[in-house]
Amino acid sequence: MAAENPLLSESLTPTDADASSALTGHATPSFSPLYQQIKLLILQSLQSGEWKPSSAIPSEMELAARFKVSQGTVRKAIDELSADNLLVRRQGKGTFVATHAERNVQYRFLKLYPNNGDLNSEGPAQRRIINCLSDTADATVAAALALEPGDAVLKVRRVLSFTDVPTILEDIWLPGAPFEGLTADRLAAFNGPMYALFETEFDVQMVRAEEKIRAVLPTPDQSELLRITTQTPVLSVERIATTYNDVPMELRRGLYLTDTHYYRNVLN
Amino acid sequence: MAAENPLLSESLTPTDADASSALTGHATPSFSPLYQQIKLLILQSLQSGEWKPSSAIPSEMELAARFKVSQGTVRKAIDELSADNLLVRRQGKGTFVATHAERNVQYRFLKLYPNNGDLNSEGPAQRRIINCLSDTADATVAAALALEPGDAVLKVRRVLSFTDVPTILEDIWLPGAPFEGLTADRLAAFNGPMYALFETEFDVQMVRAEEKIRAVLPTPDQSELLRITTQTPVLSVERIATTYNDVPMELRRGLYLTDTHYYRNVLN
DNA sequence: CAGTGGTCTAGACCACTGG
DNA sequence: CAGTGGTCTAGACCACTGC
Repeated sequence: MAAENPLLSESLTPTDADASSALTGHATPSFSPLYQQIKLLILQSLQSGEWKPSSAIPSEMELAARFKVSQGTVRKAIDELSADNLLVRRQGKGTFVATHAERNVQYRFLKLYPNNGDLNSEGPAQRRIINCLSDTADATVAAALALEPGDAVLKVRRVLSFTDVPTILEDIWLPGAPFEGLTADRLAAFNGPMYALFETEFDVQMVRAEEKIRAVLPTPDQSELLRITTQTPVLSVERIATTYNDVPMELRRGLYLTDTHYYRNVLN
Repeated sequence: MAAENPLLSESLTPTDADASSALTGHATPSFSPLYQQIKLLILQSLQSGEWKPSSAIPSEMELAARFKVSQGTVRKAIDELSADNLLVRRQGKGTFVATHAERNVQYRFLKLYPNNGDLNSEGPAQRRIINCLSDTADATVAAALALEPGDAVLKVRRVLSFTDVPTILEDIWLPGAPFEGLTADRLAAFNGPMYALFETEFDVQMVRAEEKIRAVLPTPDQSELLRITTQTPVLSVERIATTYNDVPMELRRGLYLTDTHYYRNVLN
């Protein structure tokens, strides 16, 4: 299945003389431009694993031929996908599937910067896995991960340090099924961002995330791992990360120490 | 001055047969597409006040004629400007200069949401001006606002409450010159976002901002205004807001109470 | 209905990458 | 050099708004 034809259902293409304008008369959906449909088709190929992270997708000309549209229409579809960081264009080389494994964009989702603002001034983070346990989802976790309460989940706890100073404590919940086989050892053995491991070992690509940020005091066990007192305020960063169809695949509660670092955000 | 010709210096247009390719041979700047130059021209018109916030700019066809380029080129320029939230397109109506005064997008830069996530569940914020004082910039403020230490600045302190609960305490530094004449009374009299007042009364349009977020404990005077203890952790949000050419026009230090609210951020 | 932004095409040419 | 993405044009037509 899902191999042969990438053709658009003819009744939807807004081109081809007049017959197609039957669409316009429809009820609510009120019109879907061709490039949006192309966008969906490309999305499907990404989701189905036809094109893997960091590999090139077919050229714009090829896609135009495959979908029977002009290059410009494919272009507009790719434009939006690359604005969403699902694809990355490289002039002269091609268009590539975005990844968390690039040397350059490591920690795509981590907005914590050292006080001097220069990420290069500190080496790579040291990752220490505290544990990785099987558990069942309570109501909260189930809701966040779109599971049923009682479903299997994995709980990971780890500490990130910069120049040997513990700075981030994270509790991570993952749905059990897609991540079956994940262990503390595999996590510890992998050298690179966790999301890169998810991509290569579990075919899970984190595409978007939403964070809720608060200021809190750490609990005793948390303060111990971060080597601070329970009176030291820390950032609580609760993240829900989703894969292609806004399907949640991770709930993460991070505590960030913000005396040597800050959380950076740009508004416009 | 700056009235007549919106023509592009001919030596830069990549069109017009071959003569123009003299550009290519240049040193570093390495090529600037036409639509980028159009973008700059539009930016200049915005900056110069030719087009005011919330008013319509000329139609794409008009701009194409004015700049002697095709509609598509103008379109691409406007595309980017509206992606940056400098312009807003409305199909069938026109393209408008973005504003902070819209009923809909009030608090464009405020990322604080009530715990239930629904902005409509709480009424509009109550704004209380504590004071508005003339002062001179110290080293830190001067650096943030691109002034010289000792230059005149205005210091505003205010509290925002939601359903009568003080939730945000803000200290705001403004450069003295552009905001000359701003008083506590005028601030208190204005009903709407502060940035809307800046637009209409001082011709200052905040276009972009960068925030550094930390968790801190309030000082005694801060805790009093927020009606909390000095042991209650709060979000410290330090914002630098800029106008059109990345010129900083405001330094703002906010303290956000995050028991009933959270700071929301989307990553992708 | 006229005017605006939005879509789509076809074709030409340019800039960048790598063999 | 061939192949890729990037720019630009000219023209047709569509969807939406408001008079």
